[in-house]
Amino acid sequence: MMRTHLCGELRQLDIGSTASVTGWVNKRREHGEHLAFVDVRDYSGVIQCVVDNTVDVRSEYVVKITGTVTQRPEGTTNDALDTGQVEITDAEVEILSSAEPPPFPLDERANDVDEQVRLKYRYLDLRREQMQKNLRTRAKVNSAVRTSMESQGFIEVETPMLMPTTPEGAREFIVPSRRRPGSFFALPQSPQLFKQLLMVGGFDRYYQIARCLRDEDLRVDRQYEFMQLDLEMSFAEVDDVLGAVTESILSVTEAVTGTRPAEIPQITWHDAMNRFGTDKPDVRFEMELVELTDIFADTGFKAFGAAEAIKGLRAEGAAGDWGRNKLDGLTDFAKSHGAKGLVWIKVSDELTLESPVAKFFSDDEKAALIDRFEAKAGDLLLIVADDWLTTCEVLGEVRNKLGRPAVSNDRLEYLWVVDFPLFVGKDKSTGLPRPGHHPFCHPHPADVDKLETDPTSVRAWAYDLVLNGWELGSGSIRIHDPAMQRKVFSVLGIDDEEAQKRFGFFLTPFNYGAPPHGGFAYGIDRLVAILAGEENIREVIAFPKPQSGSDPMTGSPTEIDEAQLVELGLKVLPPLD
RNA sequence: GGUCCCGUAGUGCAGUCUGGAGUGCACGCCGCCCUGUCAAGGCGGAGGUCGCGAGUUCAAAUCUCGUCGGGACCGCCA
Repeated sequence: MMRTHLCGELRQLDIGSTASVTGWVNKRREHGEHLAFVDVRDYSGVIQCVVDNTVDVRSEYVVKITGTVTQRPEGTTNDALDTGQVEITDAEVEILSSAEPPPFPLDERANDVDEQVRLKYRYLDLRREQMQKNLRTRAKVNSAVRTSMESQGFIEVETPMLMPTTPEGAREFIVPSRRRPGSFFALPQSPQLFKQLLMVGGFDRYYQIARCLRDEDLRVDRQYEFMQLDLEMSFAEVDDVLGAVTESILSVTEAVTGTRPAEIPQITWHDAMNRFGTDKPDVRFEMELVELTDIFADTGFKAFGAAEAIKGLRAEGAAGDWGRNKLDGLTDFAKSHGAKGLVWIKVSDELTLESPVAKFFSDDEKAALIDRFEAKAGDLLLIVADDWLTTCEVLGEVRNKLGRPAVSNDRLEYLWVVDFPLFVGKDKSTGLPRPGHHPFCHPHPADVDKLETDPTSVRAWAYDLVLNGWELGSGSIRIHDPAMQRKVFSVLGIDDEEAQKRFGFFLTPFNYGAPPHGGFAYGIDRLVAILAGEENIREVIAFPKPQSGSDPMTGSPTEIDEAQLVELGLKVLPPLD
């Protein structure tokens, strides 16, 4: 037997017993010819061992230490350690592996180390308490997801990683076929198509903790490959899906935090945009957009006169923090997000409005502004005038910039955003509407008659789950009726022939009796990151890739042998300029 | 494809604006001392392609240009 105890579990109850522990040397403290303290660490914690100083063990040596669990002498206990009341004495040390000094400190200070270095030696980084904690939180989430889904009658089904390319949506990773040179598989952006076919196949309720791959640029919250809880259910309406996902996410949260959050509130997409300027509102702080359009209905101020929508934000007491330079910067920020400009107003002690454009406002308009904003002395007011969507979106960005709290697990504010529009914007080249979610998303039945006449006003049976301003996931009720699918395709400018060519394998099954169904998927990495209080999903992934997409530990992606290329029928072209 | 920021010892940094010998600091590492420490302490030591390449200059970590690597964001992510 290698060990009798884990390092972190020894307590006063164990005093007197002989214990063997194994692990890494966390720290050695020398005190003379025949006394040294060696802290041994495993995943459970640290235990102090008293050894003869002639024993040559150094940081990160792997050791087995056998000795007597002993009460520490009075005055030498350590409350910072769970095991701080005891120590292992009369210790016999067996070196299982020696070790070179680690290239960076394996304690909290590693948080300041260049991430490239941490990733190059990820196997050392993973020894750190924080990474151990994060990945164990992740395991807990995965386990709780399975428990919750199983208890709700969902069954786990794996879907292929090798599938045909589907040109819609995210750029795909492509895998060459050896047996058919010149032909390629694609790795799934999501199991979307397969899970719907499982519904046609009669499985009723499916789930999978699925790996998804997208060849798009990486971000703090985006990796090439990421994990989703993917689910789909037959004979389900919007509320059924929301209910199942809510049950899942709340019980997962409870499993990690010990507390079950309150039921998740819902907001419509339109209200979310109108009040928070984004489809993923962070409702941990207020600062809602204020409607001003009516105030300036007959204004003489040209910049406002022609605008479809005028809205503002009140930054309470912020006037003093914003000098001219910072306000210019904020204006540039607003412009970079599509605004034509940003009007700022400081509210003075006498409730007069100080602003470069104040002279263009009538007294009535000024009074109405103060009234509408409920403005107080020292407030900073920010106003954008543009088309409705731009106005909302710009102020949404400004709102986040001004008030959004840091990533934190102190407060978890889940939010359902429902009634997304079926189409968002227009394709630049064709002028046709573009699907907001995906082209298999069911239109809201009340709006179906507007599909051809006013497509952009059609709502979808589509919904997002938001946590603290992060989009955790999205889903929809799908189209199960081929006639409805044709109708939506036709709005998108896809005729039968084109549809057959692009989605044939997926559409044919719907001619054989498809149940009404809908589903959802939420990102495990993002959920774990927030629950762990990390603002970067790389901190909750064992072996992530940096933003460059190249792995400093393995060196991937790598070139391949000429022979491999030949076998696959591939030829590498020089890079494009 | 674009914008901004970073690159000096194993790690984290100062030095760069205003050019003058790698003068450095902390941790780590190596050696010695040390019997109750726990970020132990004391003494000593080793450790540098200042990312790389050009240019300007009597002289470049420092200024200029280019390039590589990394990060945050925009585009992109149905």
